[in-house]
Amino acid sequence: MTFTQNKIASILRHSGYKITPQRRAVLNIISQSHDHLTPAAIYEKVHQQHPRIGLVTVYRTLDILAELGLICEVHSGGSCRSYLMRRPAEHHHHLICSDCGAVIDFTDCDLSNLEQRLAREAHFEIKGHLLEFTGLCRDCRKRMKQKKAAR
Amino acid sequence: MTFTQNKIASILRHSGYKITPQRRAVLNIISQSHDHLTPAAIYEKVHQQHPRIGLVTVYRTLDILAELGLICEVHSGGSCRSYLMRRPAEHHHHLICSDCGAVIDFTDCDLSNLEQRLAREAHFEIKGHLLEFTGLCRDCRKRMKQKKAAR
DNA sequence: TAGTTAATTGAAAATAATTTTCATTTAGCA
DNA sequence: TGCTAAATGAAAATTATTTTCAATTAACTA
Repeated sequence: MTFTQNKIASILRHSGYKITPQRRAVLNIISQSHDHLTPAAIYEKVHQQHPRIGLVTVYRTLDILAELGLICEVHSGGSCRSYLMRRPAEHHHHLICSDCGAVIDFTDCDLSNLEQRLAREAHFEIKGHLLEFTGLCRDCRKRMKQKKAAR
Repeated sequence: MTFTQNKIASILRHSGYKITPQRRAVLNIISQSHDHLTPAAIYEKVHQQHPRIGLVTVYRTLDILAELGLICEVHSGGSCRSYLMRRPAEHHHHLICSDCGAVIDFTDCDLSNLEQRLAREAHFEIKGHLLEFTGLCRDCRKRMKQKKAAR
């Protein structure tokens, strides 16, 4: 479950941004996909529905949405930058299949112990973290097994 | 401490790659820096010492070194892609200062519990993970405090 | 509800990042 | 030393991202 349209609109408005059809469209595409999408992929999908929208607008919208924490940037999956809808549960991370790119969220990472230790040892004030696991998802594992068996 | 030159040469050779002066130069630059360097920054430094080396070669070398695990890719620090020497301790991660870009390594992340849980719950075969903390390093914290005090 | 204005948009151009191609050179083995 | 596959550099091609600017529009105000 993602933020409701209303909630998102309210967050945008509160931060001084306007609610435009273009921004709605980008949000819709991202929230409808369970995958992470590159800016180009988002543009392509949005463009099908609203041919007049430009790639620049997609980039600008992604920047804003990411800044507000409504979507999140993913890095591991091959391409350098792609986006996912942010689930409302505060803190969460991703499991990314290195084969098919599927993304699974998980919530409780419990890095607080580690964080505290690092803060103490390195004299760092820790603000955030990026945690992504990569591996093979259930389907790809199955597929690989079948391939192996077929040989 | 990083891998010795010999160790690195041996790893390269074993993987069927030749030891060229260009590759040495790239490795030297990365191992001499305690910071993460973008491909462009690496090129610039290498180029000062060996003006005949091309940016393309730097890219190609980075790909190989990263593939072999001799250097690692960092993502958080503003620019999308930058590289650091891989320290020999098997498993390690980074603390990245979001202000000055300083990178501090740490080793024991102990994510194995989490990994096992995720593997079980999501039916994933976990191969690796990307863990980076971002925050303010000791120096930047100090600097900020001074700034605040000055106001 | 119309008028106003600052924010937003799209198109084009500019810039930056990365990859490909291909002729030439070279590391490392026989 | 000679051979060969791998590596290199230069240029061009491709891809990704940002900037600029005139035209449009969301949302507030009267």
